[in-house]
Amino acid sequence: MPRPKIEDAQSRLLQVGLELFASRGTERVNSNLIARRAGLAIGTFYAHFSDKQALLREIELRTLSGLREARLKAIRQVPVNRREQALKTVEAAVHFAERHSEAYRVAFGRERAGAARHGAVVSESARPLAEGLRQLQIEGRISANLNLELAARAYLSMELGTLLWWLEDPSRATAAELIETLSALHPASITS
Amino acid sequence: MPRPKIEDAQSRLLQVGLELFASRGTERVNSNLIARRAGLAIGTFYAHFSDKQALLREIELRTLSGLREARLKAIRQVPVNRREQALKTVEAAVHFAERHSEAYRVAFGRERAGAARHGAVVSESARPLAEGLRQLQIEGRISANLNLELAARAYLSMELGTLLWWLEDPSRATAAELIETLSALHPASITS
Amino acid sequence: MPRPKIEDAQSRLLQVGLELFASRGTERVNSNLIARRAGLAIGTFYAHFSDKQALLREIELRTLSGLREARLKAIRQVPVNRREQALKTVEAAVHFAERHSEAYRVAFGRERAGAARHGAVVSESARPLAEGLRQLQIEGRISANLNLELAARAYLSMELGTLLWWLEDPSRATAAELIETLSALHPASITS
Amino acid sequence: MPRPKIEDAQSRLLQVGLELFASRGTERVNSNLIARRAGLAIGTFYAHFSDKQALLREIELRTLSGLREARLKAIRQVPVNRREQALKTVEAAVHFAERHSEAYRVAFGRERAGAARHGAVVSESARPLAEGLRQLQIEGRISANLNLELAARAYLSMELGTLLWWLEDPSRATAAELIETLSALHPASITS
DNA sequence: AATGAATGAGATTTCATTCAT
DNA sequence: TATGAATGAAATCTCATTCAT
Repeated sequence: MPRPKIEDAQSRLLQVGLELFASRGTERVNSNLIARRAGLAIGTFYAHFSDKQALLREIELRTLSGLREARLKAIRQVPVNRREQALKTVEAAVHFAERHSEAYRVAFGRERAGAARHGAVVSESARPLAEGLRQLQIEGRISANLNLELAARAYLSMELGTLLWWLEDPSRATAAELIETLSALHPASITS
Repeated sequence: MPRPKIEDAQSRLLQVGLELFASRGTERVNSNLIARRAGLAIGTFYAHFSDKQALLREIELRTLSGLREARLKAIRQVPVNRREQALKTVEAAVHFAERHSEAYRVAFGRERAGAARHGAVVSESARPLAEGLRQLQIEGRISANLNLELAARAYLSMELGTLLWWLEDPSRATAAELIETLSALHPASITS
Repeated sequence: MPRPKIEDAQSRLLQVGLELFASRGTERVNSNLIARRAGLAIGTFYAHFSDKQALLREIELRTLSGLREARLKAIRQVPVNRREQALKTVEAAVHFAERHSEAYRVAFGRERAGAARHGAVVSESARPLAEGLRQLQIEGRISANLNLELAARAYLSMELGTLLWWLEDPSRATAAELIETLSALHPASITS
Repeated sequence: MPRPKIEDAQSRLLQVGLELFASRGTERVNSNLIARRAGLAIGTFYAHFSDKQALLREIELRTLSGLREARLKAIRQVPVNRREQALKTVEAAVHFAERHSEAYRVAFGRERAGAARHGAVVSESARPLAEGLRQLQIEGRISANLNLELAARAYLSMELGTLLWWLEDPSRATAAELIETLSALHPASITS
């Protein structure tokens, strides 16, 4: 009976949980299964996470912060132009979803819709995006009529929904096609 | 031993199921509760629906067909212009969601995300929308570069996600604002 | 909505019940199914039989009386010789089981073991068989040591068990082989 | 929240299951009752047995192997004579049934008739018995006409049925009477 | 920290039976 | 008699969580 180190146990549970949630959906996975697959006893699961939701929340948190970082990094790489920056975040999001397919689907997709979805991914990114759009509006580079708060949320909803649909079967489109389409529909592109 | 109510047991179950699913979420409702609230015995539930999912499916089906009808009706009212038609369906969808708030959230929102969402609402409407866009593209009224299949799906994802977010708290925006924003971001508006 | 005559409904239920019990076993059949298969409403079932057990009991009763008649007829055909008579009943039982395979299995076999089995088939026939054997014993034609009551019951148990086993798969033996074997082991043959 | 009893949960369940099945019959016992009577929670039942049938199967398996052992032991004690051996197994079976009355009735009797009955007890013992009989036939000590396979099965059916009848009310006969009668009707005794 | 047998609330589902029409 | 929607007791089974070791 090997006794894995703390770090070990925790990250194993996170990893196995991610895989199982991704392949079976949140509903069809129970804590006993996660523990067993991680080579740990169920008691160990509860020594690390207060309950099943906590594990899920942790996955969500990590994924969310990963996505946030990816967006920020993208913005930092094109500091001069607001529109360019906005479109770079589209690229970043698509690549992030592609690289962290399981985590993206588990954290933002499937059963965790509605509240969770907008509450986390959309809400978090909506404000900075809206601010960026305001600058473009001030600069007269996008339509003056656009309700920026709504437009930002609507765009993020689209990005999220489209990426989840894509990840269900990545052969549905190429990353490049997605970037192109999402960019074309991005509020930062609405010049008329 | 109370006997049949005037109303049809099936429609009572459908109605009560809709209310409960809307207020508590699919997970927090069970067949016993639905039956009891409908003033019926649990056995009656199973005499009409093979299980909870079947009732949910029926709600989804009815809502979906309601939405479809609403869109078709909107299109028929403006037969001359493809762009006008497309934008009329936006209006129709917003009004439908507003009028059938519970059904919309139960059938398309919350836990029934990912698969169900795109599988039903988006997938069903994507093809006709894409065809409409193709006409506009042929007429040179929208960008020739747009991947119409993807754009159609992306837009519908946006509409769905935004409406669900709105219905969570209708004070977040007015129907008019939503229509305006969704229309502005609609692929049929992408002229550049 | 045709209204079958009483006789009709009753015999249909009996017939369908027999078929269903035989093919699925008593446990796997419910009264609703029997009624539906008989083309009748469940209420009609209860208009004719007080409950499911009553239907089963009726099948058992009829089968039992059929078997009794077959045995008596066999005995009447060879009035002179007790041993011959006894062996004729073996023949009669095998032929009866063969001809009324379903009824035999439903009434005496499967789940209706122990009590029912000995309570009905064996018990009923044990006494007359024992009396016949007593005559043979008096005539000195079978062993004087044999406990006739027990021997009669034991033989009937054997006949019953063996016929049920045979009917599960009639290719296991021919009727002639069974008659030969059961006759050889019949107490009336124990001369030593 | 009472915790583990000294005794193994599994063996408690087996023991209590045996008692309840014997006194009420398989049908009239459910997993909840078994668990409660064993002083365990229902979850514990399902942690040890996949369902009620699994527990029943385990009882059957153990009883069957007990009976097998008893027969083999009996045979080993009289190595010289095939007929003696055969009759010793009769004795062994009667004593086994007497000593393990509950298990014998649960595993082989009552509702578990037909299939189970022949499938397990009879089928298993039929082959070795038939082989023993063949030796006797070769040695000319029993009738050359006997179909040994059938005779073996028929005898075992008789033994089984008679013992089950006896165990329903042990005052019906003494063990000695049963041994005597079953021996007299045993194929190994058919010399004519 | 780790273990894992045990817990038990609760959800699902079946089906014999009733009774108003 | 016949109907069949409705009943609801009862059985099965799951799984998040606890806790003594």
